[in-house]
Amino acid sequence: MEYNFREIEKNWQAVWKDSGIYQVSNSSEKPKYYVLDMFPYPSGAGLHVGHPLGYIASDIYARYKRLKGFNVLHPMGFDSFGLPAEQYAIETGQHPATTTEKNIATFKSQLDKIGFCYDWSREIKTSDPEYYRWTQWIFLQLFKSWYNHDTQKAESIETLIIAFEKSGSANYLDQTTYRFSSGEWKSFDSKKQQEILMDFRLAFSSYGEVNWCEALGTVLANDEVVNGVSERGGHPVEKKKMRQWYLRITEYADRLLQGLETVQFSDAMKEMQRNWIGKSEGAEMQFAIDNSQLAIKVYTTRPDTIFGVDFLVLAPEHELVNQITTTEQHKSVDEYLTYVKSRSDRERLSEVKQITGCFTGAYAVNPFDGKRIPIWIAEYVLAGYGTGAIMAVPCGDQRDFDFATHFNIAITNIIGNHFNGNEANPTKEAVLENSGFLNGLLMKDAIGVAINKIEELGIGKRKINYRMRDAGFSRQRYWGEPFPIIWSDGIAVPLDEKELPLELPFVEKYGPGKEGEGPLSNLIDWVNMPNGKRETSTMPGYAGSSWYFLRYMDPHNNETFADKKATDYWNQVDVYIGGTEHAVGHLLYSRLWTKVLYDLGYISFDEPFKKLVNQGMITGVSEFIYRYNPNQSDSDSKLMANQIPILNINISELLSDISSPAAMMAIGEGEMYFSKDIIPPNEENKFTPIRVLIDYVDSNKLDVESLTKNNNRYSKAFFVTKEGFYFKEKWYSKDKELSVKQVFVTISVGEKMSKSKLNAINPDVLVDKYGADTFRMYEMFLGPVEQSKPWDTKGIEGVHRFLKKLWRLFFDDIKGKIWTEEKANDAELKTLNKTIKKIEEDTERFSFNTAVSAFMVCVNELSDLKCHKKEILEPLLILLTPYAPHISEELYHELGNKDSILNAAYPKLENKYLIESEKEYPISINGKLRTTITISLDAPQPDVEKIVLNSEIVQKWLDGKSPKKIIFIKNKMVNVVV
RNA sequence: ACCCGGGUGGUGGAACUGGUAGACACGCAGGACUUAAAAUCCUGUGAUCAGCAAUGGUCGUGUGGGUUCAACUCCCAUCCCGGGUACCA
Repeated sequence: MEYNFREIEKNWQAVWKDSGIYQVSNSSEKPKYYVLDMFPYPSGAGLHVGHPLGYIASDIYARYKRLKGFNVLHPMGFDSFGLPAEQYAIETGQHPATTTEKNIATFKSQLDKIGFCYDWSREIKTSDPEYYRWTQWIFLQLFKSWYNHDTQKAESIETLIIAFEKSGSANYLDQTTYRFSSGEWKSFDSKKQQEILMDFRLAFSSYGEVNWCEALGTVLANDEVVNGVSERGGHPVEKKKMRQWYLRITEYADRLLQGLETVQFSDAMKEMQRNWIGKSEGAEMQFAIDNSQLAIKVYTTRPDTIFGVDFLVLAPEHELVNQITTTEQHKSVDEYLTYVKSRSDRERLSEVKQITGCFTGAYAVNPFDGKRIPIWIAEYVLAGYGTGAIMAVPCGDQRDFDFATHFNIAITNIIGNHFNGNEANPTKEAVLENSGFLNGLLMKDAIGVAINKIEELGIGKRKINYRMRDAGFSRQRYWGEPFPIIWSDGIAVPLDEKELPLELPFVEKYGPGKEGEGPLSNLIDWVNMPNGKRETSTMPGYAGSSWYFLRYMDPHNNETFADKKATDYWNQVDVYIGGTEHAVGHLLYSRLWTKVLYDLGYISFDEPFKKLVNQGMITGVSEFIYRYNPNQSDSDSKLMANQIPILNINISELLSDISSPAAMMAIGEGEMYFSKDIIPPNEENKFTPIRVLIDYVDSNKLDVESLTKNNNRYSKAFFVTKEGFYFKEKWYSKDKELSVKQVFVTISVGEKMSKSKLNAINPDVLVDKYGADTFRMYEMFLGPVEQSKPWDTKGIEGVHRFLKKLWRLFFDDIKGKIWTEEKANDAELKTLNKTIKKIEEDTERFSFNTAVSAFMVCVNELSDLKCHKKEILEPLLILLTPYAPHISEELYHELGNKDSILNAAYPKLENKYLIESEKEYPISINGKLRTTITISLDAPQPDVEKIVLNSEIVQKWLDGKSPKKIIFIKNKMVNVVV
């Protein structure tokens, strides 16, 4: 009986499905465990082998925890709102709902073939009204809340209204620019009141500069803009003022930072989030402007360098620029501002090194020594960070130094010989000079002293700044959640929660509306309401994904987003698996939403993910052939009509050798394709690399026959290879039937796998050929889950062989069943227990590649021992279940079990089989291994020394000398030091 | 430029807290079975030197140094690769 994986897998997948064995209950005696994958966006391309990597890892862990006696929640769903579906709709006219549905079906069928243990009864789709109803609901909670600095948490906006009614803005002076008394508040009309409240709401609307992408007709988030162009499509992006929705994530900056201490994310991941939040501590201080009432506020992290300030720089957009510019300087300042405006973000970014700026003519006064300081404007100072103005200290900051040098501004040295006059030195270790009351202090100590003085003089205060901006929350797009908001006379009025979901209306056309508004603005009937107009933008992709892990806990609830009992039971996601690419987007937003829901009392934990595992990317191998075109360069070697091109080295030899008419024809009629290994370096520019579908390449060899058969463009082509030409000394052409079937193609390693790069490997093909169990184990065997690694299909055979070998422990091809009920001996029990220990440890620490190896070792050993005993084989199958569930289930039943192996108990480790009474100790002399001696484990040190010294080999190495000392490390080794 | 990772055979990768480097697998070579192929099994496989052989010596984890009886592992310096951030004051 052979290992018929196709039948086994089909059979058991059906059984599991029919029995609903993967469905989990929200109440159980068992402890809970929540294993979650980052849910996929159902793209049209389907899965490639890179996608399931994380899913397999989480599936193994979920199954393992289940066997270990946990009630495991392991759901799957789809992040089904988003741009690609809409883009596709614009191109083809198909409704995004239709294509999305189709794509989800493809994904699910692909996933099912791999045998995941998802509880599909909990499946969610973010584009499902029953789901986004609660996305909208949470948005309303954000809208109806504010962040109270006193209590350090989100509260209902009602508490703020009460406070305003009672004592005006008095208690919130640090949180608002408004100043009003209780009486004034009450006298404000509701529009004014709402305007003020809007500045507090956690979800708020405001006019702001947004990244506007003309080509996509939409606003993009900062992380959707890369180098000044859109991440998708690479279209140019510019700044535009628009009314937008935002989430006040900046209020949570500190808690998001602190929360990182409580979760198990990789250091790299934490670091990325910290950088994104970008906390910096320093001081804000004012510089009075000479001959004026005005003052400029600057932000600095180095107040200790205050006496080294040689000029101030304002961002060109700074509001005081016009007021302070002197009449003489007006013209040049205007010219500079025009120049800055003319520059796109992209230019500004790509020409970072370029130093530009303009003097305003005005001077500020250093509050400590009264020195007059020129005020400049320059684009290297950003309006959006700090106060949009800096104090420049050229001896300590390289950009300030470059600026000063470029514009011939004299540099004050406050750090003595730490400054060499050629470059700035940003040290904090120097002792200050020329620094008034700070003289003689170490810079890092002077920071605090300076801030105290600044606060004492009332010209500034200690200040913490964050790089992070509030998160843009609206898109001028169709395929997203509509905002449950009606604009009534300039006031944003939320829909009643009972009216949710506000369903996304059907549209005929997906193009943008006027003025950059979204497609929804074209639906006049929908937009116009008795009391105003609906908000026409939709929520961004991350809206639905910011809380989906909560919905899985109680996916069919009609009363609330998830029952408190359910969220209390399942609590945090114990293990969350996904790629690093969501480090600063999704992961930050879902942490924010969780914290807000926690503050408002809806859930009882404030970090969503206890542990995060980032799976590495599986890179593809792209294959190229090279099309030869001698006319491509302007070198002498031009291909004349029927003339052999004059080329050198390999190519010239190759072509000069062509005397056959077929070869001449080849050059005249068809295109020639070469493998890279015969391209001489100096001829490279005459060869154009062309991607070849990976399917046509097997073990570096190109299947020319299939390629030409399926692609018309190659019908008259000729393929030339090093092997073909040099080894066989012949020139091959397809027409002359001297064709080589194999052409070597070059490999470009380490490209991301994608359909467009023609290097994607479809898991379906592999599952069909080797089975899901082989596929699962091979993906794990490739290397550590967290590491990026290249895909190589060849190695899969090894894992497949392993499963066949395992099968043969149970069945013989001829004899059939060969497993027995015999009692196991010590050697067999030792192998088993060694494996239990190893598999358990490895699975626990997500080291699945070494676990797979351990299985292989175990089966090899059992084969060698000719062990076919049920006592050994059954526990082995249970260990294997998480990795290869189908074959385990099949064999488990063959052993006579009625219940599913999924309900089996994890085998217990019996340590006594691992403890030995004797051990072969490695003996090294001066650290070099020389021999091994068997020593009883309970032998005391003096005995060991005696045994070792009596050994002939040791005697030989000692050569009469007596050892200085003998180091004996129990269970490890003995080292003799001479 | 800054901040994180990481450099181990022909290849993917093992070696968890310093203790026999190269597990396991691919590939390759040789062999067995077979009319043949597939499948399966066995042997060898870091480099180098000595030996008919069993075997033994030396070198070997990017490079140079250090700590230690003992270093892929710890410390210092340096080079290279991958990821992230980027005029953030």
